[in-house]
Amino acid sequence: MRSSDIILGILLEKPATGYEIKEKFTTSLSNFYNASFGSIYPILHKLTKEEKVVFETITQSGKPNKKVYSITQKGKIAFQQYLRQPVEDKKTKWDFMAHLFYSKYLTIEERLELIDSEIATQKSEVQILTALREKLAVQKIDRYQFFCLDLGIKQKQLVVTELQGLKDNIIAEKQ
Amino acid sequence: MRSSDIILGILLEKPATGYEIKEKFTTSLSNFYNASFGSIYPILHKLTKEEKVVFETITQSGKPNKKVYSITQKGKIAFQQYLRQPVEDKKTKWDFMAHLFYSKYLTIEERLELIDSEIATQKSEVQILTALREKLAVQKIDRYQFFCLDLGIKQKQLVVTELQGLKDNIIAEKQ
DNA sequence: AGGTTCATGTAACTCGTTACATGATTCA
DNA sequence: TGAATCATGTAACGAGTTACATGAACCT
Repeated sequence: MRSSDIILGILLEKPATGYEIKEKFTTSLSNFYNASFGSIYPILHKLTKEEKVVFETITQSGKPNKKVYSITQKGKIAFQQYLRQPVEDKKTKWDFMAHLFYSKYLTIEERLELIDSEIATQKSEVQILTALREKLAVQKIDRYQFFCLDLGIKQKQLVVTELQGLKDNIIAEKQ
Repeated sequence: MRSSDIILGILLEKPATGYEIKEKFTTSLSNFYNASFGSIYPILHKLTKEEKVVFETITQSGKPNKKVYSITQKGKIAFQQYLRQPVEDKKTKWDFMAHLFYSKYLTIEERLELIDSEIATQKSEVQILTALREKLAVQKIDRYQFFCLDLGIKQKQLVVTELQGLKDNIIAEKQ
């Protein structure tokens, strides 16, 4: 899986601008993929050259012009090929966990601050995803996408619960 | 967080060879980080040049010689610095989720096969981590590392449960 | 006979991030 | 006044992967 595969998937659903694609990465897809503008725009150029997408320039007043990209037949075939490829291993870089794993080298205060801050982060992400869920539930979003969103929320809630338990234990012991 | 930070963390616990470090990445740390031999060995060379680690060559008969790396004072300071740095965002590349997210473009059979295969993968990982948990519980592994391991297991179990639910729904609807 | 474990290493490559540039509008 | 939103783009850089090389012992 490369970013280009995921971008083709996004465009298969609906034409979009680079900016809108980035938004997807930070919301509905955030649970399993992410990409920055610095990779999105060059990929869009590359996909255009490969004739997997085409774009239409929309002139806007007050805002910068935008390019709305659509997937072509060639792009659809490429995406189908991706979907049939063997599933790659999950790759995670979770800095918080690394910190927590070695948190015996921190003071209690630092450790509690670390945990609290992560609880806040996860809670806020749960809120954002839950709001998105409500919004998408109204529209008829397809079931598998809904499942992915839901699983993301549940995973984050699990982390919150577990971290809160850990925190309580640490505080209880402290006294 | 770079691989070099995590490697210093590993060596802070106990001297190890590159091969043993890789093993950690595929077991106890697999929940939050991973690295290949192609990055581990060059990093070990770089850390040696920076005097953050030193190594001792162990001559072995029957097996290739090995280099046992230990962390130095300089390395310890570098790791403490890492630990105090602000926590970076979690980054995930989860190919299975991408496949599932767009699985409406698959046939039911392909979809069920996709889900089944992921259930099997996750279950096998739960087993490996559970076995590791038992093993480490006997030794006195520290509490935060234990928490991280446990959370990893719980997260995987959640995925298994949810996927099994999804699968059952799909099968029920099919008939 | 062939796969797995132990064990280290390098080179080519791909991918993606960070940081920058540009610039108008809207909101607080 | 300054931050956020909308909107696209590039260049330098860094990190890490894949694929290869080497090679003995042990297990099935």
